[in-house]
Amino acid sequence: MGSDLIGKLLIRRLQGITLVGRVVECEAYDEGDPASHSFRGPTPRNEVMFGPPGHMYVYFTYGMHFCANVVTGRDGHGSAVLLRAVQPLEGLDWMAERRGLSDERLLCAGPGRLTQAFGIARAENGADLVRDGAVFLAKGRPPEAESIGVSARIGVNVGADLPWRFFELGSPFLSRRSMPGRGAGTGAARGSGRRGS
DNA sequence: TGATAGATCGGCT
DNA sequence: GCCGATCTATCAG
Repeated sequence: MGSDLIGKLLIRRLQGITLVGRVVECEAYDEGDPASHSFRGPTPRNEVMFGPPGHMYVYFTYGMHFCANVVTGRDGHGSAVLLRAVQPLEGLDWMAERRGLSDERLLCAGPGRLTQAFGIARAENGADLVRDGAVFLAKGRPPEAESIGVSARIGVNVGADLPWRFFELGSPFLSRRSMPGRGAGTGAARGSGRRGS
């Protein structure tokens, strides 16, 4: 499922520097899901989503932010997992300079924030995340199953009932603080199986 | 061809 | 808690 990404390491090499972050929050998007860019079929913008899994789908939104996804479905199927927050592990100084602030908790706490901190933009769309390159994913220490929370996705209107947001419980690096009144960890109905790679 | 809503963020009331 | 910034894709006319 989408939670398989939690705990993985996002590694970025650029300008002779290595940046590393541990994924602590992500959201799944799939065909048939009205909130997904793939809902209306392939277009020039989302074609990477319909390509083979293990690649990065980057899109520009709200006129100023990039968002990074990991394509998960088999070739021809439009599904991906949005990286919403990572815990910065290496290259914090560089990230802080790009972000214009020094608070570790805010460097990569949000889809637009983490792409800015990692220097991910249009050029990274379609990048192979499996092979060691300018940007890729590596296995980290997997989290305990009971430390993964599930909730509705953030920022979507349609499909808001789907519990397809996964995050590490209690992490101070999430895009939002613990949900008030919401039993974050309580077993929400698992939607479906994702995964590839 | 024009209008509008959007997988966001940061600043101000 | 609300609003503006500013580009894109999609939908209405």
